[in-house]
Amino acid sequence: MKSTIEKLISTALAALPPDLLSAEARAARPEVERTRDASHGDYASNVAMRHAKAAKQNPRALAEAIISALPADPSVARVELAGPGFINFHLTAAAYHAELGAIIDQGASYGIQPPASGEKILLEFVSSNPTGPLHVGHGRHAAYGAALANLLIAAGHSVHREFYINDSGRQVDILAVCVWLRYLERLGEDAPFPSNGYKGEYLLAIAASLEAEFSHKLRQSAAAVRDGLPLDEPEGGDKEQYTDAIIARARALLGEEGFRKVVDHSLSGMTADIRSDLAEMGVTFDRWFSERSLTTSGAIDESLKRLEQSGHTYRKDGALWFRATEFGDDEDRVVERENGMRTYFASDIAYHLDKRLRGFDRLIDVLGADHHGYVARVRGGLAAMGEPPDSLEVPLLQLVNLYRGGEKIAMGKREGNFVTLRQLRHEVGNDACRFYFVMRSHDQQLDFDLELAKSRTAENPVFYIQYAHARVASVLRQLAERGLEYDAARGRANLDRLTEAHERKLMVALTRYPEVLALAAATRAPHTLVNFLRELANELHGAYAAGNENAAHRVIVDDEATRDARLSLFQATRQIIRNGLAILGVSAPDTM
RNA sequence: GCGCCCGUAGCUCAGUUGGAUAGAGCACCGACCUUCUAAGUCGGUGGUCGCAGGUUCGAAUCCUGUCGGGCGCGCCA
Repeated sequence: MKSTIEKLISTALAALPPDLLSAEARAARPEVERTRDASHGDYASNVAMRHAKAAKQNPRALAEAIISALPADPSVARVELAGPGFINFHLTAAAYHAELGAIIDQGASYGIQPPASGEKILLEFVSSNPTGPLHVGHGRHAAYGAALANLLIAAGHSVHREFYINDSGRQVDILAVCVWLRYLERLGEDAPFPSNGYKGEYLLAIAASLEAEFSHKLRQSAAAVRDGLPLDEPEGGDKEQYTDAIIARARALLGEEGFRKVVDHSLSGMTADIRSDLAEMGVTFDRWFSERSLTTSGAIDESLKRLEQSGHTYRKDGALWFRATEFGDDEDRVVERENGMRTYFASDIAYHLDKRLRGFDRLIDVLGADHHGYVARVRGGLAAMGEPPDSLEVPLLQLVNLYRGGEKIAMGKREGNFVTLRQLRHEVGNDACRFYFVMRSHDQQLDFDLELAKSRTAENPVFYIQYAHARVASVLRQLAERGLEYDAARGRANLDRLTEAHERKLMVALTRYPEVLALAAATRAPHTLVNFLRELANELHGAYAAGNENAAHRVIVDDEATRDARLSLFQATRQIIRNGLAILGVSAPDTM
């Protein structure tokens, strides 16, 4: 509907005398928006005010000229000049009826743009370290990323979802050592667990599977492990030194090959857990990209070479530095340490170059707000390698706070008492999880109340929206119980019976859906869709409740034409709610 | 100290990338409700959009400053 108005205005602008409006003003896409106040019609445009200055015209006079140049259209009842120069469009009832018909005809594809009409986007999200299970914060990333992917696809973009696995570096060695020590414990060895190791219980399961696969083959005596190690922090030593020492000891005792086995087993155990957790939540990826593969494929060498050849690096203190300050970063960054090891940043720029080389127009990295400092340097890396820095876009997600009935649940990674995503999902269900995680703007901290999420009342928005969907199904069941049938064709032919205030409001709300989708995708803001669905559910409940006030306003009335018209409206509403919930990854049940 | 985000009704938050008289839910107040049978429905009170300047036809929205809150500033990942 909106595009119809846009086209009308564009046609009118093109028809204006050349001295009135510049070519650019003519070619610009006119701004059209829904009115807030019904007395202003259905849509309003500010084109006249926007171009008045450049055209050296009084805005109202320019609006006047545009209005008289507007071609006639069956969906427009009348056009008015209002206020400082707004052009207000009042649509015909037939325009809404046609849109209602489109919703019913197009069903699940209503509001969706043709595939691949937009950009080729690589969306990276979650990418948690494979050293522990997902916690609630990751849940927000998963839900946001998955919903954003759906929104972008609906907007016509081609989307590739990717999870970057940080499977190299010291933290992976620490993980492996911790698993191995738990394995030794299982075999009765009193292994000295490092104070800054991963203490969570999840390692016990991986240690058990390590034993299942290798039996006693990786066993070493506790004495051999302990012999000559420096003191750990609790004993007055340095925990980092101690950790490095015990990693070195494990390597020495197991041999590179043996240690590698433990690393690989631990990593695959952890990633399998993460993957299944996400899959249970309905979040899947097109590719799980291994950081380690960047080393073996030579991608890191390649990107460092690109940086060096273009003169964006230098040597200092034996390390290789990237001149990040030339690209807006606060300080230069080390990419290769004195000892020849590459930094995390080195693999990161290699990864982003790889994304570009795979042909993606736009790279979206969904990151936690605490990673914001890293955006400038990766963008700088892209620029230095000759890639457009604007191709990288980074929505930063704020923290999640859990509440139980108003009381905050304390969580600390250090204490190991964080709530896992799996625990949360099992307690409140996948639907509530997916919904609550995208309910707020991503740059707003999120308060997640477990009791509210579980409640079956109108205060719980996910329940409220799903219930609106189920309510339509319930009306249809009622219809069948009374031996009546819904005649869709008769409904379509009698949409002009939908004259009640509630019906009209519901109809208007429905037709906003494509605009909401487009906006939510463009602003990377799934919560916009959440708010819309809430409003839509509210309108549906309102239309339904009108029947309780006045029996003549019920859906199931004796008059067949009116009944079927109302059923069409309800069916269309059900369709939109279902489509919207599908994008959020929330189910649309027929009964609650 | 520097950087990023936030500040809107008593509370939790929207606000269509600068539009017309700033909205919703909860809470509060009042009325209605044995139903197309899911304890709900309808109406009402409530705001100097943190503060001070600026930009322009027009600012909660953009710019500058300032106050308050959160996060980040490793040759960790």
